[in-house]
Amino acid sequence: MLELAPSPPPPPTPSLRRDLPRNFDFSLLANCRTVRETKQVHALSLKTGAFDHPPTAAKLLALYAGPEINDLRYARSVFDQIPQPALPSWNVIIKCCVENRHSHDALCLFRELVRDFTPDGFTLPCVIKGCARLSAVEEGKQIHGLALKIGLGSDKFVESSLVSMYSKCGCIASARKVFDGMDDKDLVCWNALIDGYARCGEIEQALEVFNEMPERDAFSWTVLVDGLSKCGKVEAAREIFEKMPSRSLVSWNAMINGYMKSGNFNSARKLFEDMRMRDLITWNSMIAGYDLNGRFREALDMFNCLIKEGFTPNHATLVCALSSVSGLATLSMGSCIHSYMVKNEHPLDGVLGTSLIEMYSKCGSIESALAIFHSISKKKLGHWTAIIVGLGMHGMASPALQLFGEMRKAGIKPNAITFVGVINACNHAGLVDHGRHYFEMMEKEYGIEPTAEHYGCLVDLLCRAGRVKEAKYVINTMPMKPNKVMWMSLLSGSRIQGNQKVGEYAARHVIELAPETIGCYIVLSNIYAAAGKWDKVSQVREMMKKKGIRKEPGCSSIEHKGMLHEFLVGDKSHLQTEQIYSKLTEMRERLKLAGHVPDTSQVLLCIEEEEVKETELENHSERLAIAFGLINVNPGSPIRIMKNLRVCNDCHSVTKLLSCIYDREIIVRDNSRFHHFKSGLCSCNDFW
DNA sequence: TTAGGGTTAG
Repeated sequence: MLELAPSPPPPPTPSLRRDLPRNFDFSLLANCRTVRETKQVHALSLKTGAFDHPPTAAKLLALYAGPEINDLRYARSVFDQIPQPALPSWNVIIKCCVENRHSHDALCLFRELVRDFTPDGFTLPCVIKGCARLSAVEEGKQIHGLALKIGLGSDKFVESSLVSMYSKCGCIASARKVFDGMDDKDLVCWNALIDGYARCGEIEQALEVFNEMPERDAFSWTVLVDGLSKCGKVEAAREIFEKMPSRSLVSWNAMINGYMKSGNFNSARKLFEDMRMRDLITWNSMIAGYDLNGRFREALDMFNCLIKEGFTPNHATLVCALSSVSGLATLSMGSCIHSYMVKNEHPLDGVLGTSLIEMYSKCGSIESALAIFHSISKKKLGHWTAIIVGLGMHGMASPALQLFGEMRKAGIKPNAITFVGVINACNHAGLVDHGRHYFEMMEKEYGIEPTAEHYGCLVDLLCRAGRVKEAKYVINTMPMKPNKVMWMSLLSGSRIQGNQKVGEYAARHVIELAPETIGCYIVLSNIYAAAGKWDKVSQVREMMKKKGIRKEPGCSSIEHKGMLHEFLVGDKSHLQTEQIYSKLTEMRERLKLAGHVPDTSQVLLCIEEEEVKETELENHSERLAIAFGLINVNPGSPIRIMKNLRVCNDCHSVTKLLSCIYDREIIVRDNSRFHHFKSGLCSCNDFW
């Protein structure tokens, strides 16, 4: 008989469970309330070896991830140091990722988790919420399948999160199916369904479900208020808001947000002022709303008030504030926010890094934008795109294209916006063939279908180079209807080439699409004037008069000592007006000595006499801003100006001369790009 | 010894 060999004793499993060291008091953890306290106990746990005791590490993780501290970075670093985390610790870190908008990380963690564990009823709602945040409906469906497989298909927490996930992903029918199959319908799933109907604009259905509910609490009313205002029915939302039996802070916030998004700033402001208590979301809704609607100054005023009232801005606040700074080009305000971010250790490896790069390039400091870009170790697509767009705006095509090459080498796949940046960079430098090359690369190598914006770039690229016939061919053969911008490009291109026929053709289309476009009449009349067709010039003038079209007043601004100074054409409202106008006189004399002859060809046609035209040029808003800068900005510092319109030819040559005469760097942001004037030259090489 | 779903900003 064959004797079986006795099975060898199992190898000793290395025990992870260590006893708590005597010199560490576990109850310390129970008393931690702040990050500071938690960090102290954390340090002690590392020093005494208590961190190796799994309950200690788990508790530390829960503290960092919990609602009071909620610091994903610390939570993640603790989690990563736990050798074999138990399922609850996985659940904690996954939830923390989702709450902090790192749902992609949450899904990656989940994939790791299922290798060793069967997820439980705590895990699934968190990952399903993560899918909802990412609109990852396919992944959501897979997890739905998994839930059914492991017997969690009728867990009411899982079911509610599925209703919510399908609703948020626009699959309202699937949401309804899960809802209808639920045995135990509590308030949460009813609310999720109302939210779902409201989100897809099915207001009637949302109201029907609301009325069918066995009971309603404040939460359900808020869902409805938010849903209605998000569908643009802000007045209906207000009616519900007024009818609510009790209003929570969230309902006030939802109402304010609804008003702000619809541009009803007064009503929002009124509610904001009537509130007894405000939280950071209240402030963020106001700031985001102003920023979104181009009311940058009000957004920044709000931001300053928020700081004054002792609130701590978060990631969302900073993103909006930086965007408004970019809108106004107030560099010193932007630098202040940047310093604040550094001091408070806000990481730049996400959207904030992108916002900062964008802010510095839009405020004219491409050097700072580059410095931020290079300081980010894990560069993501957004960072690359922001710097490429920024360099393009500053006319720095070759570094932009070089970085684009580096980005591709690093294995980062450009998206449609990156290509807009790349082609635009070519536009501003006149690199026609490069631009075409990248336009083709987009579809061939990356399968990105060009949008109207890309075609617009291509048309602009060809037109600026005077290749009007090719541009016209593109317009006539592209798969979408040409828009106003493309026709305007073609019109400008025709002027460069002196092609009256194509010019008239393009102008006709602009007038058809947007008859209020002032630039169209001006360029057209310039084409006629250049050909000496004065009767046509007066016809255009008559047409403008009849349509009551007026020129948008030129406005230039300059920031000095934290204040924004704005100048309109011929403005005399500034406190330093007297000094500014005597500076203008001095500038005129020095320009004359330098041999400057005013180029009056672009002055609006209604002005007849040469002398009046010249005066009009001299009072252009950017000249007033330059005069202000020469008086007030420290010698040696660049003068930074922002203008709402395109810089005119005469101002362009004058600014070049002034940079030489006064030995000053002058940086001008116009409505499409930057000009760096230095030693008599401009970075755009007179190509803009 | 740790933990779950529904509303407000981004």
